Amino acid sequence: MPTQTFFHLPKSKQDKLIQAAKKEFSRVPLHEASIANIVKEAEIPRGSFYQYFEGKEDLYYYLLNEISEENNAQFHLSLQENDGDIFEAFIDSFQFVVQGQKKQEHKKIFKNAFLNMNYKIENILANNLYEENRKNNYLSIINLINKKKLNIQNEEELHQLMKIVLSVTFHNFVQIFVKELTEQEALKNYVKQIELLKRGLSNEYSNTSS
Amino acid sequence: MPTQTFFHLPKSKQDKLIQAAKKEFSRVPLHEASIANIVKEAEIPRGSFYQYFEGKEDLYYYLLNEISEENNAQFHLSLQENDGDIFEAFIDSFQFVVQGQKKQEHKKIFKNAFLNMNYKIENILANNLYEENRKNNYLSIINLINKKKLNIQNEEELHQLMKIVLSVTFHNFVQIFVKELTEQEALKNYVKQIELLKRGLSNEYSNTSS
DNA sequence: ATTATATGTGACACCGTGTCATAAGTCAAT
DNA sequence: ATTGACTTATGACACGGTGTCACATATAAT
Repeated sequence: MPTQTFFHLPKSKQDKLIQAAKKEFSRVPLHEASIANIVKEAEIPRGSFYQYFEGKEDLYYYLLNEISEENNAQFHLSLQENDGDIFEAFIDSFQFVVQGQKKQEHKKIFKNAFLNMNYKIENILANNLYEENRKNNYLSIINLINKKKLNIQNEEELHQLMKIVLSVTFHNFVQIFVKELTEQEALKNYVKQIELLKRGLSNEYSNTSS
Repeated sequence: MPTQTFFHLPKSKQDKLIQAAKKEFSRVPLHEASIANIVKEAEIPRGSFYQYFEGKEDLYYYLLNEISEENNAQFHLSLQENDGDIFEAFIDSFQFVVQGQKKQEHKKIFKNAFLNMNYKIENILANNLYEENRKNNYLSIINLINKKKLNIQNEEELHQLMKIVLSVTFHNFVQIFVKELTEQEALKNYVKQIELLKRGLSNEYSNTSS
């Protein structure tokens, strides 16, 4: 997290720094980004940077968390609109992100994030990283889910189910950039995989699939 | 890939370099690893290093590919032993890796790899990275799979199914190190998720699950 | 012996990092 | 208005890692 000092800064100075950071993290992934570039662009002295952030990771994760909040809000919304159907909510959100990023300034930041996705980045994009939010967010989602539509017997299975869908979802995001898929291809693959997830991968369970 | 020059080296010199690399990549993940440390440990001049590898990434991915081949072979074996039951094969292999790493010298390398997993690392661990192998490997696996047990209608669905199971598998590996799970916990979670995958996440499909 | 080709070597210029000593504000109390 | 306590600003600097390049040394081929 940024220090208090950063938040005490006049908004204009904060913004200039954030803009500079966005520019740098659009250019290259975290491990190639340089503080030198950011402070040059933001026209602040190097020493000041370290008054606000512990290092570039601190800034990066803060920034990523900020710009992913919109997507998280969208997920909540989708879940409500779809009467707690989690699969529809995931698909809607997937589409929202894929299409949204098209015009957005954040497209390249996401590209670099997905191509260098690790568990930290995944956590930030999935929950909101920062502690208090995390649990509340998760619980409020769990509460919105219509469990009747799901083939599960208890909370623990719901938890595992969420993990599964999240794994698959992130993997599909990554593939967009790795394979340079079009929106349509990406969505088609994702919908297909969700479909398979829903109906089950094995036919030991007497599914009625054609 | 290493240069020809590297492969022309006497085995002992190759080994010394590889050992030094293993030591460094056990200590820290790729982006923190330093060539300086490796060449010091291996007692080769810095200039020579660049005769053999383009940079530390080159060495790292080569190394990772080498040490993951054992696991890949194991997967093949499991698939055969389990009569093409891909789920059992995945579970066996998961167990093999989880238990195997316990005593192994490679444990920390894998830890650093999984905690910083990105699509490149995933590709190396999943297929064998290097081009010719990749397709052959994939095809030979596809051929070993008993499709009759699967709830799929064509090759394309099989492809998507593989992606799903791989996503989930890697995510479970990562969780071992993120959450510092015991072997038992890790395996239990994984088996549970595979179970859910097999029987399907939705109950729209008239599954007979209790 | 001569030429060509492959390999070895380490000093060097470059760049980014994080820190630290010092300066400069802010503000409340006397 | 001065003092003291605290917060914030600043940029020079030492450190460490990178990749390259000019030169040295093998090895092989004619």
